Amino acid sequence: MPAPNPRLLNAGQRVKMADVAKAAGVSAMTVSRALKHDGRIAPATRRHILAVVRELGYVPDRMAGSFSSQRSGIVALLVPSLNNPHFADTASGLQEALRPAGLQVILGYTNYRKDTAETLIQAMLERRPEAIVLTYDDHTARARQLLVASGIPVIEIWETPRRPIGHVVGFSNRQAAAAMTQHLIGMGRQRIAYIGETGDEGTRGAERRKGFADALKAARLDDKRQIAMAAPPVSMLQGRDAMHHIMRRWPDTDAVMCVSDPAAFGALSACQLEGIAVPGHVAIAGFGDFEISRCSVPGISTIAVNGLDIGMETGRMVLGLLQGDSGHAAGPQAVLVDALPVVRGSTQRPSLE
Amino acid sequence: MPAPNPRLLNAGQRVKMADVAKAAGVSAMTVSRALKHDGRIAPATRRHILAVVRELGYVPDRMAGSFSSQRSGIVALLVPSLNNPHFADTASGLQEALRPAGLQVILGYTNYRKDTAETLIQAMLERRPEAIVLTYDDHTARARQLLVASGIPVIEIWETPRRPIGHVVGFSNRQAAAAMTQHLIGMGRQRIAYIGETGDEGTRGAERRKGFADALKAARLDDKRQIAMAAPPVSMLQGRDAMHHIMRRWPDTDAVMCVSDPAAFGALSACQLEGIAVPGHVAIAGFGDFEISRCSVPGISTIAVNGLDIGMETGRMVLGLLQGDSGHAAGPQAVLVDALPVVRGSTQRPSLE
DNA sequence: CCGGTTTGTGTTATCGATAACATTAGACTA
DNA sequence: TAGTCTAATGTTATCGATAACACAAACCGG
Repeated sequence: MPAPNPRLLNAGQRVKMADVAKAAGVSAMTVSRALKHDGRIAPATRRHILAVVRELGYVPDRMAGSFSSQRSGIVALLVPSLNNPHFADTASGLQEALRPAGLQVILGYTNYRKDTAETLIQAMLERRPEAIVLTYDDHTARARQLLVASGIPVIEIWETPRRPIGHVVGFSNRQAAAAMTQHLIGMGRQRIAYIGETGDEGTRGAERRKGFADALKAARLDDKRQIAMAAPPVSMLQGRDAMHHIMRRWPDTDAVMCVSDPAAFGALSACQLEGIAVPGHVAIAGFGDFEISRCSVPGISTIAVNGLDIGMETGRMVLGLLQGDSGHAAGPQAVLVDALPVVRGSTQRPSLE
Repeated sequence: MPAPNPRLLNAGQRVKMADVAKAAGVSAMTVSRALKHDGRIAPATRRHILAVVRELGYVPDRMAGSFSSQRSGIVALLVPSLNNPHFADTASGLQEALRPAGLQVILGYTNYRKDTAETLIQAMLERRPEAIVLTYDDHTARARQLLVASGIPVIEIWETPRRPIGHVVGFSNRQAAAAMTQHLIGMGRQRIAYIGETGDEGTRGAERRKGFADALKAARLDDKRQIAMAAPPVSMLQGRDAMHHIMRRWPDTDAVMCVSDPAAFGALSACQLEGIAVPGHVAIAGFGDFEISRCSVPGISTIAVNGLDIGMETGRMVLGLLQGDSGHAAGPQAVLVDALPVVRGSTQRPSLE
């Protein structure tokens, strides 16, 4: 004798597709077809079914649907932190681009930690996303291996890695930072310091730091004025502390390049507190074009990166990958986005007064 | 004759639990038990199975698992925007609190729009979350109805609504804004303006505006100097514009209360550009205690709200609700968190110079 | 040494939707 | 008019894990 069905206890609680089907006098499959726009179905039937759906308050169970179709309909996005308008923008852009295709973004934040990232990647993979998007950073060997073994399309963003895991949407943090440093040099600055992050191996921060050094070396200037202030993200107040530090240690510094805009704003506020003229005495440059840099007095020169754009480009790439799914794996793709200097008041040539 | 099984084509692609079971010489059920910490299983068996899991690179399919157990293991969180460190903090806190229980947060952002919220709520409910957390805002009737009908615990945060849908973790935006306005009055300010949001019916912003008006009325002061600057969130630059506006329209204004800190910083920068002394001529107050308010010169007085705390409290509440699930619905719960004025330089009594 | 408990593992049916194929009823071609 | 095609809908088996129960072996006190 078969075991009794224990789950029949729960049955009848929630409206399910079969209930809708019965109420509408059709089969479950027809209801399923009515709820998606594809599939051939008579318009009248569809209208009727949708009316019944509304009437019964039916909410489809995507857990079951995804399981059955073996398509989760989700795209995983890992960012270091949400507390950063750029990654928030990227998430919005991605979501925006994927919404029309009915794909949902699920988000994880690594807090800039490799081990957290690994755990998250596993957790994400368990949900069988259609694609997984990672903000470029160093990954553990196991994380890499999990990603590769999964067979799920991987897109790294916010950098163009030398050894990419899969596809790429990004720019060169190193080149961008070098360009900004060159701008400082071009404005006559010679003794340029850098405010960066601790433990930045394999991160975007390290690339920016290298770009800074590249530019100074090319101009035969001293690139040793570097402060690794704190683990990313460097806060405004940490940027302020770093600036105090710099002016004590290298009082003749005439420019500061910062790993990110909040740090730069902190440096600016340190100058305001100490009565150091910006840009008269010291120039300050940031990275990322946060709103604060547009709104501070003086405005802060920075590298403009359009996070929304990166998200949208990534979304387009995901859609392309899922569509062109059919057989021919066209090899890894790469999309470059702009990351160019925006010059504002904080790096003007010192006035002659 | 039964139809042939078309899906056998895919079989054998990915390692599944049955493969692990066979390789380990046990049943699938035993593998399942080994992978969760509960369930009785011999330590030796467990070790062996975990070794096989690692060896085969097995990644469990949570889509299938959730479907089978009828527990999604996810908690939905809806916030207006991620581009706000407070909501980012709340998300982090919630995630942190839920992680030990193996619950994952899925995040949606409404962009401060009711219709987007409704769509999102439906999308979330389709995934059958264990609980759904909403940042307080006005909802469409249908959204409310969906939530109630779902039978899923609902928690509203960042406010203490008059007509809550379910549980609550928050504070009174109205009282907090009133307290800050009283502080301004207490410092001798009399002609106080407000920079707020457009279309703010039923939002936190409206509550703050009302609190502002409450305090002025109680002090028999004019509460008509209000600017609805833009749809939320009001940006720094919009705050700056609003301040220019105010000083043109009501030149004798001696204090400005802002719906949020970025707007307040914008107002501060407008004053710096126009050469208006802060706090000498005008006092400026914000809401939210963003980092910018700590780091600007002068610092901006604001209402301190701990977003991380709200997230963690919410997480604790979710866990309690899911645990105490067993039968006795203890009725809606409410947790109040602090939202108190922090006084900084921007609202000091005007110096006598 | 025996009934009863505990511990560890296996069996079976199932969660709810959907892919693939089957079927039916008209429409249309030759 | 017969045969073919197409549109609309129904049938069936299944996705992969797990709940509930079944059952065997080990343990235990008297």
